[in-house]
Amino acid sequence: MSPRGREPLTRERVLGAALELADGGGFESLSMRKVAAAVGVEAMSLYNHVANKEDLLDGLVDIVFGELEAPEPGAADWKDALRRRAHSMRDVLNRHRWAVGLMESRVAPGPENLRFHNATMGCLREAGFGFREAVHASSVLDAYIYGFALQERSLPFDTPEEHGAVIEVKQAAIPDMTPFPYLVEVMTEMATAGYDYATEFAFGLELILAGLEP
Amino acid sequence: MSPRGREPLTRERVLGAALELADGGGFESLSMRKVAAAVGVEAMSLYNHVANKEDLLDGLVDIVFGELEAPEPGAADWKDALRRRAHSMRDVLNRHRWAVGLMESRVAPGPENLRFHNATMGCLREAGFGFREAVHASSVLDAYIYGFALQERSLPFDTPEEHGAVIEVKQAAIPDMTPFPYLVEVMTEMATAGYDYATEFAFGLELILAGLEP
DNA sequence: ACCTGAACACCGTTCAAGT
DNA sequence: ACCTGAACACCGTTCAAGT
Repeated sequence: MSPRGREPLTRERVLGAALELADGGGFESLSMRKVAAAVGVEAMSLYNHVANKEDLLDGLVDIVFGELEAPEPGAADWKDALRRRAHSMRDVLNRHRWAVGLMESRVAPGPENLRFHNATMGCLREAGFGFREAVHASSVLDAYIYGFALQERSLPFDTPEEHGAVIEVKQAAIPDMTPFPYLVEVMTEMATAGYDYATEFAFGLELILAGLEP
Repeated sequence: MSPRGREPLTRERVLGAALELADGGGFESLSMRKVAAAVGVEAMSLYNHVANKEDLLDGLVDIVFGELEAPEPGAADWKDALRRRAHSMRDVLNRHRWAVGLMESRVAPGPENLRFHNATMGCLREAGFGFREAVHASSVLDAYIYGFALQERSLPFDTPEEHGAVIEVKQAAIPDMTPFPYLVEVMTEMATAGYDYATEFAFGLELILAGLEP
């Protein structure tokens, strides 16, 4: 029995604690020692359930893939299915900002990763896209979605008002903006009207979806 | 005089050594101690020329922004200017793969960063885009470019042949692919025909450019 | 003014030792 | 079978001390 009669440590409990740490304190606060402390154990005990930190990250990333809404097989409206998929990805990547740079770079894709990408390719192929066309379509969609999430990630607040305040601080830190008139325009406009990420995301997504056809 | 009659240490020399380290050994090999060793000094000496590691990264990122080809003021063909800008960004981000996750998230934008974004907004505004339209356009373009670079970054090789070989290894590592028929199609096709990132990038870029109009 | 040694509070990971 | 203490080779950064 574990110390203090705790339930036994499992890979799932380790991943769960790690996910909570990453979502809460950010990726840099995700250390083996802190994960261990969160499950009430010494750091070295984690290696009984996880090969190393890379393996832990693989597990975390696949949990995130599991939260994504994959297109249903045989969806009636493929464009709507891809639209819902894209919005789901933005939502999930905003919940797990630390994951943005990791999702695409896993060398060992997990089962949820495979499921998700298989469903995406299936949606496109069934909609009548040729093989190369389907690759093109999913490539441009995912590049846009991940890239948008990357830009959105850096902003540590949610409402347009908060955003405006930060822009003002940023602007004040720059000595002389006169050589950059178009940036002045952007910053003053952002500071007053704010910046709506949801609208912005939808604009680019619809532009891309409009350009895709089997 | 510095030890062994070396030229004096400057911020530029520190940034130059750091850039070389990051480009060579990858971002994780970029430590204050290794940068210091590269310029023949102890780690603590760097703090005379750089506030901290964050400041060093700010400096590196702005060097990368300086390598980007910004649209010329008064460009005759705005679409071609943005096309050249996009390809330049892909080239530079491939030379400095470590920079992909950092470019968009700098809290303190450097002068080259300002120059580049001002030129981009200027190109769009002069082409007749309204303010919000210009923001939409640069947002979708940059999200796509950064996202594409993010996906391209993970592949540590350049030719389609090498890529095919890695796909085969990846495929062999997965136990049972029968639940994922569309992925099997992707992987066999990739393993035989390879994957041309330049063509793929151009497809998405042209799709987006075609959808943009003032 | 710039460089350094020693120190602090951290990392991931290994390994022999415990139960 | 699982957990641990001690250890190793690293981090970024501070600070008092050197020149």
